[in-house]
Amino acid sequence: MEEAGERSTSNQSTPTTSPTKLPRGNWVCAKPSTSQSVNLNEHITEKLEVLMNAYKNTKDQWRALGYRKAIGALKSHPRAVTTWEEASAIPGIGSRLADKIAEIVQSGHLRKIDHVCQGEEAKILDIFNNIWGVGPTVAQEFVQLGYKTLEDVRTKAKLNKQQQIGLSHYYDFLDRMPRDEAAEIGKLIEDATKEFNPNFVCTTCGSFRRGKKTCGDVDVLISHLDGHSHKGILFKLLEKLHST
DNA sequence: TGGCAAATACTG
DNA sequence: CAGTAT
DNA sequence: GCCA
Repeated sequence: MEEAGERSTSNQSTPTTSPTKLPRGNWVCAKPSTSQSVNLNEHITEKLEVLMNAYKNTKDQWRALGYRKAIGALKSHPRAVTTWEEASAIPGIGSRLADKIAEIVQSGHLRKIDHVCQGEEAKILDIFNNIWGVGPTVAQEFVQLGYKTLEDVRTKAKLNKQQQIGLSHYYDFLDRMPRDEAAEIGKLIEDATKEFNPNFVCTTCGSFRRGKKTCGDVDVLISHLDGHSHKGILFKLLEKLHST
């Protein structure tokens, strides 16, 4: 139930805090917060993301992976792409995606989205895939059983523990907060932690650390300079937070 | 044409 | 273990 | 989907 780091698709050099060549990959979280943080191709990536999500919903994971890499490359591209040639020259973008990018640039729309996402089944699959704990396989099983709404799932489906939580908090998990609010929560956790020992180090990671404008959750890394004093703190911290 | 992210958790 | 999901 |  853990989330691995998000690997950047771009291939830009990574300014480093250590002079030696360490086995650290090209991670988004390893880049300085001052690196380009604005997506100059948002009008393109927002549409490709819709298609990518639709393909992921249908278990077409490799096609979705191709889209994900292309979208990442577009987001870190230093200019707004305007031509087919410029698009296809970007690593990770081939002729097929260059076609789609060109269409978006010229018409402001991508007809493929309609064909793929317009159908009733695609819409239902999207609803079900957004249940935390339900992925493409289970979502398709639900559709096969004739389920069409969350209410169908609630009343008819057999759900494991995780999926029950996912369904009961459906909209909460979909909801995102402004990053300022995530910062406040991080601070609250830091304060509570340092009441145990002011030498604890609290770092808010995840989407907040990557500079996102909104956050779906707040990830806080708790450590200690001596490398071990933070062990076992989690349970006590939760106890404290719950009591307030 | 075939490979393409890695690590971890839960379930039957 | 194999499948599913995060 | 992209790429070797």
